[in-house]
Parts: sequence; C-alpha cells; structure tokens
Amino acid sequence: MEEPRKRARPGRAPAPPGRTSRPRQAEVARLAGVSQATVSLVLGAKKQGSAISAETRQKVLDAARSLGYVPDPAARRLAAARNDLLGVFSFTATFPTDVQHSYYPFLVGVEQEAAARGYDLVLFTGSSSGGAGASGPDALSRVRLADGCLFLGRHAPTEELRRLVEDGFPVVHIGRRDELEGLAWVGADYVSASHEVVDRLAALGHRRIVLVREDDEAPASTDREHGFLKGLEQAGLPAGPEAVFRTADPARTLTPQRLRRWLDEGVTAFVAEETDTGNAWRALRAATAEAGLDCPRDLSLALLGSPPPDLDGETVPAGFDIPRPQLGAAAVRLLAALVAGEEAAEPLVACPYRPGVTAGPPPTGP
Amino acid sequence: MEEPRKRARPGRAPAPPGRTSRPRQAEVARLAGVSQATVSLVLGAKKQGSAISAETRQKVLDAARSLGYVPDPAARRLAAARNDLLGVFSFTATFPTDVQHSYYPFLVGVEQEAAARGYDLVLFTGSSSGGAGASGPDALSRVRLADGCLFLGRHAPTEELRRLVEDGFPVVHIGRRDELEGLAWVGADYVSASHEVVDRLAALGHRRIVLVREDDEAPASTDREHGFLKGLEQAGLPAGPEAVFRTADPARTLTPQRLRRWLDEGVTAFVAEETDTGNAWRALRAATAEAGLDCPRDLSLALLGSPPPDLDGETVPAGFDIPRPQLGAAAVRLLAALVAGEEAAEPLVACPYRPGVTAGPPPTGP
DNA sequence: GCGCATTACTAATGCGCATTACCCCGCAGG
DNA sequence: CCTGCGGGGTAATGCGCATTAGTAATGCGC
Repeated sequence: MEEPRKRARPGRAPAPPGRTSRPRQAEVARLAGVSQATVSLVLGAKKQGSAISAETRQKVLDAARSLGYVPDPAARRLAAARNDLLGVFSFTATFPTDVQHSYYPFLVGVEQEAAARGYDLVLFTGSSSGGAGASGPDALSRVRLADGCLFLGRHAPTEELRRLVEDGFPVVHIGRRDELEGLAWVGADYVSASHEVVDRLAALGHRRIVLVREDDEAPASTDREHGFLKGLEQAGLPAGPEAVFRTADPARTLTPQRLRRWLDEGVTAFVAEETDTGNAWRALRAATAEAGLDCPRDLSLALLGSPPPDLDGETVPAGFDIPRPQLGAAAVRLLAALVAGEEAAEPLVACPYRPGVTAGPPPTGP
Repeated sequence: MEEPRKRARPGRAPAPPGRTSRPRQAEVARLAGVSQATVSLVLGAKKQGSAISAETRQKVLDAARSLGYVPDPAARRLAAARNDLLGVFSFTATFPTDVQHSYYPFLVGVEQEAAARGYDLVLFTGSSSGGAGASGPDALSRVRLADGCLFLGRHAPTEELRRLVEDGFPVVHIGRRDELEGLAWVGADYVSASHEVVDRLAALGHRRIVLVREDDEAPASTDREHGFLKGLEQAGLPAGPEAVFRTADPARTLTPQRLRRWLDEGVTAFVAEETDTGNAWRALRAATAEAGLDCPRDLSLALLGSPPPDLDGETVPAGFDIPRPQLGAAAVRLLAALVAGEEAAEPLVACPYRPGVTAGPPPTGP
C-alpha cells in the first residue's frame, strides 16, 4: 500500500520540460514488464550471466533498445564506482595552437588503446585556458569523474597530484616523474636506446665517440648519458669524462675548430641529445657544415631522439625515435591496470633505432 | 534512535581496504558539528548566500579545508542532472595516425571554447577503432552520456543521428549537413568566401575568370560554385557555363594546351576548389609550370580553401582559409546554447581572405 | 507429501550530494 | 498568554543505478 507522502517532493524537477528525457532503467523495466533490478542485472551482464532466463533477458534487451536506453554515467559511477571513462589532463592546452608542442602523437596511441579497451576519454579542459573552473587548489578534483586519469607534461602541480595518488585515485603520468613517491608513470627507455646507438656506431667501426649534451639535469638527459657511457664500456671503448662534451651553449662552444680538434684526436662519431631546443644537434650540424666536412663520409653523427621539426627534413639523422603513440598506449594499459586494482608493470617503452643517413663507417686512413 | 538494520548491507564495499578514502560531506559535517545538509549549503554557496550564519559557515569551511574535502563530481552530477560534459564523436578515429586527416584543427577551437564555458570534453572512441562497444545499431547511444554532443565528419550514420535529434538530445554537426531535418550544424561560409575571391580578382582588373572544379556534388563544392558565379554576376563579368570547368580528372584534362587556349580567349585568372585530394589546384599549378608561365605575372590563380599540406609551402596561394578552430568554437557555442535550451543561431562562419602570392593584376596588352 | 536446493526475480538499500519541507527558538504584536 | 514570524538549521528525499537479501515457484529425492 502506498503511503500518502505526497506533501514532500524534494529533489529537482522531474524532467526538462518540452523534450523527452532520457529513458531510465525504470522505464525499460516497465516496458519489459520486469523490475528495475532485473534490467540492471541484464544490462550490467557480467561474466556471471546466470540467474536470468533467456526470454526475460531478450525482453529487457528489446525494451532497452527500443527506448534507446543508455545508462547515466554519473549514476553508474556513484553506484558502482566506475564508469569506463579515462581522464586526460594536461596542464597546458591539450590542443595548443602551436602544433609543435601538442600532445597529438601521444593521443594517437591513447585513443587507440582506450578504444580497444572500451574506454572513452574525458579531456579536462579548464587546466590552462583560464576557463570557468580554471585553477585553484582543487583544480584537479574534476578528474575524479573518470575512473582514472592520464597526465601529460611536467606542469601538473605536484601537490595536487600527490593528493590524488594518496587518495588511491588511479593516475598515470606520461613521462618519467620520480619526485612523487607512488606516482605511476610511463616513459621512454632512453638508457637502452642510447646504448644501442653506441652499439651501432661501434659496429660500424667507430672507436672514439663523443656525446654532446646541454647543461641540464633533466632525467631525460642523464638517462641518455648513462646509456651512452654504458654502451661505450660494453663496447670496450674509452668512456672517460672526455667522451662527454657538456656545454650550456652549444652554438658558441661547439666551433668548427673544436670539431676538427676532436677529429685530429681520433674521434669519428658524435652523438647529440635531443632537447626542447635541439641546440646540441643544431650546433653539431652547423659546425660540420662550416668546417666543410661531409657528414656520413668524414664523420658520423647521431641524434638521441627526434630531429627538431624545423630542421631540413631531407636529412634523417641516425639515432632513435621516441615512440610517442606507443607511450600513450602503454600509459592507457597501465592506467587500466591500476583501475582494475592490479599493480604497475614495466613503465619503460623501447625506442626503435633509426638508421638515418648521418652515420656510416669511419673514414679510412688519415 | 538507531534501527537495528545491520542484517542488510547492500551496495558496494565501503571503501577499498588499505587506503584512505577521500572525505565526504558527512565527515566534514561531523568535524564541523553540523549536518550534511548544512555543509552542502555552505559549499554549494550560490548567489543566495543567506540562511547560514557567518560563524557556522566558517566552521564548515575550516573543516572542509582541514580534511581536504573535494566534492565527488559524479554525485554532484547525479543530483544536479547535468554533467558539464560535452561529447565529441567522430566516426573515424579522432586522432588518426595520418595527421593529414585529423580533426586536430577543429579540436583546437573546441577545446578552447569548451574550457571557456566550463565544459569538459568526452571523446567517444570505439567509433571506428573496433573497440569494445564498437558498432551496432546503438553505437551512438553512448553519446547520451554527455549533456550534448559534437559530430565530426560525414560518416556518422544518419539514422542514429536522427534518433538523437528526435529525442531532443542536443547535437551539433561540424560541417554542413542538410539531409537531416532538425540537425544543428555549423559550417564554413563557402558562398561568401568564394564570392569575395572573385571580388578581389575583379578589383585587380581581371575580366574573365574560370573556376576549375572536380566532378563532385558535395555541398562544399556546389556552395563554392554558387558563390563564384554570384561574384561574377555582381561584378558584371561573364558568368555563363564557360566560366566553370568541371572535370573528373583534372590531372589529365587540364593540360598546358588547354590553359594557353583559355589565355588566348582572354581568361586571366583561375580559381580552383579545394577538395580532399587537392587535384584541381595541383593540376592548375602543374599546367602553369609546364606551359612555362609565371603565376602572378602571366595569370592569377586562387584556391578556394587551404592548399594541400604536401605542396610547396613557399607559395601561398591567394584564396581563403577555412577557419577550423573558429568552426570548432562556434560548434561548441551552438551546442552550449542547445543544452541550455536556447535556439540555434547563425550556423555559418566566415572564411577570411588570404592574399597569397598567386594573384596580381592581369598582364597588360598581348 | 514434505524437506530442501535451485531457479528466476523482486524488494530494499545506499552511493554522495542538492534540494526542499519542516522544525525549533526567540521575540514582537494582540 | 497565545500567536505570528523570520532566522538558522536539520531531516527527509531522490537523482539512476548496482548490489544483495529475500521470496515465490519449481524440481527432486525418498
């Protein structure tokens, strides 16, 4: 029997007037002649598909389809604590006007992998663009709508991130990020990739190789140096301090004269790290040209990363590529694992060697 | 007094064991010594900030701060009947491997405008990528998850779209789409833009202009022709059928000989439509080069759209640009209006004229 | 023919928050 | 002294769904 509780009618208005509101499970249930719970069971059909007769199941499915029923993600999440949504958060605009700095390559992989796993993506905007809920101490709180969240770029505020991590919210950072204990991340394996570049050069016959790097303590830089030196050692080549040329301003210090001196000393190959600016590589190329040297013939060059996009596209440098789409995909995989309560796996993604045209055998004879 | 309802404990587990769940309003309330409702009132503080004493308010705020309270977006949305989420759906991958076909330029504008309006974006994957909920008759149902949805590309199945539209679900299509009554869309104003190109050429002194178009019935093509012809008429130039050269295979039919004949007939300027392939423009450029003609000097060329990205970047064609970011932004604005229950406004976005270097005064004398 | 296990559902409940309806209290007016 | 009234809160309720306890119906064995 119904209680006469008509006097109380809290909550919001029943439905936006004028247009059909989205169907609820209750409506599906009514149409199918079953209870709401049954609808939930049928539609939420997990692996344990039992306890529902095929007939009833079909009735429900038909009803749901005919009404165009779609579960409300908010309600779903509230009740089940998941909604098959992965967040993507970048402190700078995800789609900056300057395509060069965009996260596009990552997103290619993120989208694919997410799609393959049945996740949709939530792009959290407000981050930079000064939108409505732009910043503030709880700027990152919105990401909690998703089951988990990917973070791109180093600009996500550490404190906010810590908060999420501590709350057990699944978070994966694209790009190594060690300063925050417990933060899951995926990153390129610069060590191995740099190592391999040395291997290749050594295999070509080079016996003295110099790394040109900028004066920077980023993990990406030190990783490369580390792999480079390890490669030298393993190849039995001189790996002392003289094998690394570290300079704050490659354009000034890496002169053609300096280059010739190295050659005179028996150096036959140079390796530059990739940085935001690409200055190391740029300087190396410039010095080579100014010195009137031919690259694959007189000396070999390799770039530990991708060439600056503005540089002559004809000359593909030897070195390795950073597999950004794969990184994105790996991030999604890791995030999915975290969401599922599993533990993190290998965070490093291999960078494939790129033969390019700037490396060859060392020149023979004097 | 508490009822002994301990036997029943439905719902999901209280919290993932082992980690602190983030605070709820209830905890804030307890700490502040008030009720949950009061917390909600204080934190949800809208314009009607009354009915709460300053003292209580402060207690609540302090408690919330000290606990680091952050509202659960899902719950908030459930209660408030909106999620501040806009969908973005593209039948093909949103971030295809081939950057050329990506919707990136649109998304730039979409993201900005969405951010400015406090919306987050949901990228519906599964569409093409063959993911979990890939296709099926209700493939589009998922978009109902958001408050409204943007559609990119012409491939979204009409029937599914109709369904959404009929249900009153706010939908905006990027790119003109007339076949579906009631479907809101935003598109570039090709008619006006093409018209203006003719104006400019006429102003430069050209008296006979020919449009080269491919054999295609897309609205984008017919719009351009329409604007072109209107421009001719208004400028008092010959706008008969001979002003339009329509061909299925520009590369074969647009020979240098054909070009010379036109010139002999007094034609001094050519206009090509932009298509997926860019064949019309390509053929025009090729014929000019093969005929040994100099572009700005011997004849003027204009392109109704953006040049194919693979074409020599040095030569900026005269014509107009398709303001994709603005289109994206306009789409968001329109969608936001629909979500708010307002009516659609002007769907056309103007295309700015691009002077370029391929148009100049007609050659003087024979 | 009764106990008991299955099967096939339904009823009840709560997730976290927003939104009333209502209540309590002190004070002014009749 | 009772009533009216407004400020300041609180209890109750529901959003839409998932989950689980409970129940009716049926089957089965002895």
